[in-house]
Amino acid sequence: MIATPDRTPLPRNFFDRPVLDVAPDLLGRTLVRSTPDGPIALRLTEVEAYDGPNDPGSHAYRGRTARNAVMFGPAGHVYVYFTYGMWFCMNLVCGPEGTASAVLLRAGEIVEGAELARKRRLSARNDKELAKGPARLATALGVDRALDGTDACTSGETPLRVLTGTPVSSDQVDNGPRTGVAGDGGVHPWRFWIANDPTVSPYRAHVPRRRRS
DNA sequence: CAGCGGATATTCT
DNA sequence: GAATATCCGCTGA
Repeated sequence: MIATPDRTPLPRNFFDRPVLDVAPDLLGRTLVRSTPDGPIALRLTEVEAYDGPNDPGSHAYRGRTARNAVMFGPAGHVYVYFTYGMWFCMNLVCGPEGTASAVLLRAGEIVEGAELARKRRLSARNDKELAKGPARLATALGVDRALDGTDACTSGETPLRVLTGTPVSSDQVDNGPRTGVAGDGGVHPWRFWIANDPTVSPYRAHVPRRRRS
């Protein structure tokens, strides 16, 4: 018999915990993006933890700036940043206000609204690639910086919400170094994914790119 | 499949 | 001015 997916929203105190506890606990949860055309829902399969000012890989490592201000705010809000001149990536803020830690949502399986996601991800060769990678995930869900600072735990209307879904047991969770993170930040094994899931993105080590002439 | 380089703009130095 | 929590398309095996 098939278990009914749990559509209960995760409360703020789910996110108001140490980021290394929250990150693996997000795997298997359902992220729902409400759009004018309808909802797009995604089962989270891969995340990375960024541990505030203590973490050389974190945007918050050098303190608060205009870009990362949302990280310093309350848990359960969405931090969206723009990178490589083209892409958006989304995080969920964790821990008490001022902690400035967050979980980067790296990959997932589209479980509802795949037609809408395909329209946003025309280069995807199959549905497993729709959200395989953080910028692909944000693109598939239509997330851009307009959603930076959005509260995913409000009782009112919100364009993004995280539902209980079907959490995976810890023996199904693998972890390893974070993808593309430079320098000392690369040592932490703070990338978490569902073992053998086909929507998880491939690992890439950090490679400094020389500027073109 | 692996390896490469280009695209592109915001951010921090 | 230089780096970047990336992706895509092309090349060659």
